Amino acid sequence: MTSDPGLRQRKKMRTRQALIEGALRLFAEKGYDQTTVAEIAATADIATRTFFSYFDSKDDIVFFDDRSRLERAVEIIGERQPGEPVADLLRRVIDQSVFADTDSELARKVGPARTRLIASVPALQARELHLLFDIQLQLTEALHLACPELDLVEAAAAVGSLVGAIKVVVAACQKRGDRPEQTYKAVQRATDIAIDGLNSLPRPA
Amino acid sequence: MTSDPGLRQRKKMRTRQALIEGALRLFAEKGYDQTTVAEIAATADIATRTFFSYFDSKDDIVFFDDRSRLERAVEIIGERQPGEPVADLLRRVIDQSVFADTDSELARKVGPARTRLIASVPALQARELHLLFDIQLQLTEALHLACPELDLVEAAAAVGSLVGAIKVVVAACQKRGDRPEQTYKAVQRATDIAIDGLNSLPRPA
DNA sequence: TGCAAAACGTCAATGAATGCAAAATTACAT
DNA sequence: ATGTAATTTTGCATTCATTGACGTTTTGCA
Repeated sequence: MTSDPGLRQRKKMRTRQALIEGALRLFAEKGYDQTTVAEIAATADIATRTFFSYFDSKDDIVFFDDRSRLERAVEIIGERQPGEPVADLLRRVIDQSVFADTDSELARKVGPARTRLIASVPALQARELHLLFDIQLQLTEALHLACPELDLVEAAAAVGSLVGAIKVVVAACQKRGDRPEQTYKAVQRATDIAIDGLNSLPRPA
Repeated sequence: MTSDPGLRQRKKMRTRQALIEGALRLFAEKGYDQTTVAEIAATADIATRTFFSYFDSKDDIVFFDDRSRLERAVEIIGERQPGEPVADLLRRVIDQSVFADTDSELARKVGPARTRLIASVPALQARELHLLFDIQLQLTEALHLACPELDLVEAAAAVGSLVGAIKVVVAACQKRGDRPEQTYKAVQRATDIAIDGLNSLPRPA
């Protein structure tokens, strides 16, 4: 039933891909604000108006693989082994969906450049946080379903606490200018702190 | 030095106040998207262009008291008693700055309406999350300063974990349609989970 | 009073986003 | 192959937020 891409679908796919690549290239070359939607559309040979049938807004194009990342995450949660501790499960979700290059080669190709881009454009930061927030709500539902022992509030707290810790830690590291190596270690530490709780933090001397 | 409001400052204050009240009234009456900046400016008898010297953007006006909330929070962190556990300190920060009516009467007056407004307008949700994120980074610095036993990563994880848990839990409650009473209890639970860690969650039956 | 700074306003322009109706393209059945 | 229905694309007009440049008005202060 779903095997047939069909000419129409294939063409759309190609156009979409072209838009993503063109947009990211332009953003890298001239900066996000200096790039107009009309220019992006031109790279894929479509009318400006048509751009908006592929993406709801100019900033959406930067987060083209969000949906597939979320799906991957929900899938992992759904495959939870009964009895598996929530902490372990979420740990897997983190590095297999958030930090893995989910979307084929494209995601890997744009990875670092995109990170820098988002960090430098306030509008993109806001969009990312909004998407991430929405994702957390969906993960909450998935977790609640997969773990009957958790009520909705507990599931939400688990997701929010872990994701929140990581997100803020990563930002703090970037702000400080840490290398990826160091940032990665910080993420591990953040994960541990969320899992073991604030009370596990060092006490005053 | 700072005692003299001066005519100029007082006038600005009054205009600012008028803009806030006018804007929130219009948003409540006709909705956020249906209200133009020109209309908001008109309620305070200023030119449209001038609006942007009071607020950087249309959505900024909704978060007029964010700055003062942050300042309150940083202040509380700065007054930490040496030896006070981080968890206790952050608990105080949460209910004395985030959930208190910081900004005089105005904040109280618009409180519930504003919450509903933000929840119903995606652009405002995104803006709120962005501001909250920025606030967390500043709280991280403050906490790191006030608690020499915590390195920057630990401070960031503490703030992110606690705030993240609460934010997601509140959203989940609102989505479910909980009453304020219930939501409040959920916030307490979220706080406890962040403090005690994900491992404190119930185990599978 | 008179000057410099701070605010304000006018004008014009840019660019994102959306609604609409016509034109082009694709899918599908005959 | 052909006609028809469904889907996409497009051009066009419009609305509106946001910004820059520049002149005018107010206010603070010497």
